[in-house]
Amino acid sequence: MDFYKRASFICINIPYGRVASYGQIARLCGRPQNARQVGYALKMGLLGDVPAHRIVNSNGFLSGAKSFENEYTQKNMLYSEGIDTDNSGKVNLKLFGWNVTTDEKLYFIDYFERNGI
DNA sequence: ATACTGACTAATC
DNA sequence: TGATTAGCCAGTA
Repeated sequence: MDFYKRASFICINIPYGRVASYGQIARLCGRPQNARQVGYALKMGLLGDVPAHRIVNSNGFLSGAKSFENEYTQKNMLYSEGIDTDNSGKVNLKLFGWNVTTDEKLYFIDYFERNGI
């Protein structure tokens, strides 16, 4: 399986106004242990053109790494699509977390199978 | 081959 | 609750 191609496809499908966690993406790729690799791939730009600002950690905290222009870039991008962050710079996952339906999961798996990735 | 490193996480205290 | 910790694994040197 090509983990990064899978991750890329998942990221592209994160809906506008929603956030996903690294672990969540790894799980959807069929590799629940690879959360760190999702972060690595984003940092290195291995996923191509994906909405990286919609990816946060399992607590809802934004990336602390300086892959964005400045420390407010990601926060501003999220705010511009209606995603608020609290005073500690954390996203409320209950409100803005991406809730993936069973059908979507099946669709992703099928997509991977059909495209051999 | 060995030893870190890190956009991580779940468990534990 | 919040903080620490052990486990994780592809990359890199």
